[in-house]
Amino acid sequence: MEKLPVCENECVHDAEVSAVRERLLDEGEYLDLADLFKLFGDPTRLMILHALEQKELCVCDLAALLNLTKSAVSHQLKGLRLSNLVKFRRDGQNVYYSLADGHVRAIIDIGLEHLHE
Amino acid sequence: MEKLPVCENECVHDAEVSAVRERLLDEGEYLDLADLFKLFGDPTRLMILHALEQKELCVCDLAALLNLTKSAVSHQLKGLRLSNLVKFRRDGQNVYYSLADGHVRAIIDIGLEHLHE
DNA sequence: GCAATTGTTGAACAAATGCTCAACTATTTA
DNA sequence: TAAATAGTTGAGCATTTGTTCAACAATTGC
Repeated sequence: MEKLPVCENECVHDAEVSAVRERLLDEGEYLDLADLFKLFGDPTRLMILHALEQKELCVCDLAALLNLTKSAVSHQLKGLRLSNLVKFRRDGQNVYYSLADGHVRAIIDIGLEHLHE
Repeated sequence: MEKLPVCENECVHDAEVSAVRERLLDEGEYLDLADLFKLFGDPTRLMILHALEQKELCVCDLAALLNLTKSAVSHQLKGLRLSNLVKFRRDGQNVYYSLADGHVRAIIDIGLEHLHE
């Protein structure tokens, strides 16, 4: 978001637009935030997250639960890991995943509340 | 998600997987929820929502604020409208948009909290 | 009515996304 | 060491997504 020197529009409420602009975050923040919410924007990842809300599971378990290949699950888990939504531990051949903190549950709960109201 | 008659995996923890499966939502719920969160997964829409957190604004204002065409803004607002995230009122030539409820703010706040922790 | 302005919509196209497949790493067991 | 199983990774590809462009609808003022 660069400051707007010129604008195609005539109708703009300049004072209010300026006031709002000052309270917006840096553009990078919106990019980061969007990357975070993108992870919630796919049914497969939502199912993974919702499953992990209930129990720590290994990749195999998730693949069986959701009828996906291990590869597909692993790809999705990678994104979730990189955004610190899930954590994992290795135990022998298995890698067990679980939620990293309470934010996942909180976000999903608000989403469901919005859908059902 | 159909039940899994067969599974490629050997390692599956059957009892735990079954227990988790019973607590999963219907597949349609995850689709709806994903569609909702997709709206938060784009920086432009996040900026629109974050701006509307602060003040009711018309399409022109948003276009000027975010340096976008009115068309682009209107397209995005349509999605937000269809998911009941924003509401609008017409006043003369202008159409003013505002947040439909507190869910937007709640979700964005948790997202920011996650990023900053 | 007509011009001007705001806002919406559909088509088109480039960019991003999610899965599959194959190859690879890591750990366990014989 | 070799085989078997769990998991990861990168390339490829079909689908989805966000913007632009052009045309259209709606309201106001002359």
